[in-house]
Amino acid sequence: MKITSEEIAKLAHVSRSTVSRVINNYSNVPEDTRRKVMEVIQRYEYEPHSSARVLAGKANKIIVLCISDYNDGSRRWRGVESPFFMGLIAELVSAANLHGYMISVSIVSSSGDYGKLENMFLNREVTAGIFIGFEFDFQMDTINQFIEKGFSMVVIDPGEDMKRADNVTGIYSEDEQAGYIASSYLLGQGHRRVAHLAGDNRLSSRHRLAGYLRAMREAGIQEDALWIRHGNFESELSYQLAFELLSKREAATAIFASNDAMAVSAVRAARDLHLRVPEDIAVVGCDYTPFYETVGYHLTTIKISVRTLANLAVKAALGLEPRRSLYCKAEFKPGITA
Amino acid sequence: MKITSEEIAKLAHVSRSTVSRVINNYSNVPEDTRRKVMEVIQRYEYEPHSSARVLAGKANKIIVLCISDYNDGSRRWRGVESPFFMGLIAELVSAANLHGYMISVSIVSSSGDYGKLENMFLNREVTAGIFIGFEFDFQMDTINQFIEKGFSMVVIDPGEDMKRADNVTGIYSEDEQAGYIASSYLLGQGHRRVAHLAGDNRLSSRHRLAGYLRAMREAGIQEDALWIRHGNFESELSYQLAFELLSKREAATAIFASNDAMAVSAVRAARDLHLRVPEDIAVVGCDYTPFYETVGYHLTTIKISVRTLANLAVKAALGLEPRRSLYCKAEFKPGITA
DNA sequence: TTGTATGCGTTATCAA
DNA sequence: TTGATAACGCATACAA
Repeated sequence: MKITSEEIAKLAHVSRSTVSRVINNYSNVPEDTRRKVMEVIQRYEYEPHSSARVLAGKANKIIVLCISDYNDGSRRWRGVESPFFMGLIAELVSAANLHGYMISVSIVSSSGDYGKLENMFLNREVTAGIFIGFEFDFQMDTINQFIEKGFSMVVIDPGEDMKRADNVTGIYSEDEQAGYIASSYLLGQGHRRVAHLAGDNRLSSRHRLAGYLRAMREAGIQEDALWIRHGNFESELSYQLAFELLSKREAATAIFASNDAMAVSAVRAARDLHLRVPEDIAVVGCDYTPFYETVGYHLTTIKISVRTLANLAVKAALGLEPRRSLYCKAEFKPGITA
Repeated sequence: MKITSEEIAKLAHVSRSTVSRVINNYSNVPEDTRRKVMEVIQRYEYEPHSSARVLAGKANKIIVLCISDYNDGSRRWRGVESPFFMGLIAELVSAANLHGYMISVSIVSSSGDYGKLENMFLNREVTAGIFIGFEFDFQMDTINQFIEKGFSMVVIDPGEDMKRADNVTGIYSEDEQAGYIASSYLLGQGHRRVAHLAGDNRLSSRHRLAGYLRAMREAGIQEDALWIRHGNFESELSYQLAFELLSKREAATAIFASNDAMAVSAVRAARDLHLRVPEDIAVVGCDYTPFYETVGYHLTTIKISVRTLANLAVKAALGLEPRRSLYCKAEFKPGITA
């Protein structure tokens, strides 16, 4: 069926052990022998049987991507359906490929899923795990238990109470910075009445708001002159909030929205009110979701590079990145809406 | 570390073989023994070591999703970046989960990747493969070679020259039907001047066009009264085509666009020309991309259920679906644009 | 520097 | 119906 190390050994006139040593780059094999063996390996396109390797104690070259998916009646978050996830997974797969690893995807909702996951780690079926969508307390509990067991983990956007340990890396976005950059830009353009469409209660949202507040404070804008509307990261509500905001007599002249979906909705509301963008009302989004370019214009936004994030995540998962807290950079991305 | 079948055997006062028989649901074990063993298994949450199983001859419960990614200078298709893929993978992961399988993602671009893939099949690391984005001749060659080797495969939207065999299932969309439904609907609404914004040269696009032509023919519309514009599946060009189409003096009163991105662009062009949708111009899309609902209205479109497609793909991959050619249903989905 | 022997946890074959 | 035993393909401790 497939050539084994045994046969390679025979063909190269050495023992299986030597073949193994060559494959695993051991130092105690002379250059001559190594070359001789490598030649046979390449000629026969030999690749070790991964299950056999794992069984014999090596780790499998697979990173498992765990996506939380809960539904407790009131709250429901299908990670697999979020556009953010969909972009991320593509980048993770590419990043892992670069290091010769594959990404396996696992949806975890029930506690039984946690058990399966634990098994995969214990069986060395996977080298590491990247967790996404785990931020609520009841989820962080399990995450923390995993951390204590010493599994190599990367948690993207974790809850605040995540345990610190050598085997876990938390990845955050520079959200406060993003909010600050966006708001500062608008202030720098001469705007005074800058509104903020805030997202939901998640950390990223709260931090973006904090950045907005800092920028406003530094610009000497009075507390009571702030325009903040709390919504969520979706379009429908954002449209309503923006519409209502812009319908006022003394309306804002600029809006910083907590993500691109909200920004696009704000632009739509503005147009429906016959306001020109950016002349009458400037809009800056956040995240940079390339998909929104299909709406027909380039949104001015703050780009948080999913590619960078994915690369950092993979490196951290493989232990190639010493930092245990990573902050994904936020950069201004020019467009035509501000 | 982890409990093994050996220890389970001891605790249940049987031999490893019997534990194995219970785990694998062999018939030759009496109900009493089975219950006794199962009890221990459940109490200790025993799960067989997957690598050991694979090494001993069983197949791993993993389906590999192979996404083509080529870049030959002139043509470039990064499957991982297409929105269609991103939606599909989410559904595939869910569908596979239902059967207790995991999805591993592999990007295949170089010929070395094919070698790795072959190894995975040979090593029983994966049970089956689902291939997406392989449609050009030079790719189908390799696909056909894989088919000949007997690997269990599902190819989504394959090229026409795919080999027929018992171990492969081709999945197609009812594209001709989709085009027919959309166009018939518009004709049924009384429209006579129905235009079609065609996609690129891909099969799906060509079949949708064919459906449009059939509907028009059946309605007795003259050949020379057809309005067809050839574009691609993206928004920029579609906007231009629609704009130019609708600027004419005797313009079309309805448009069937080959996908939702194009339809949304057409709506935008109409609005920029101060035409009311659907009063002045009706628009029907195709595919149903939920993401587009964030633009603020529900597009009238033809829904091709990615979920159904994913479920069929997984079933076929696992040999639970006898048909070797599957057609993913196209359904009318009402909206406000037609 | 190299080879031999053993173990990894299962499934499958065979004999009882 | 059951249990002993031999694969499966590799890594590694130990011996040479």
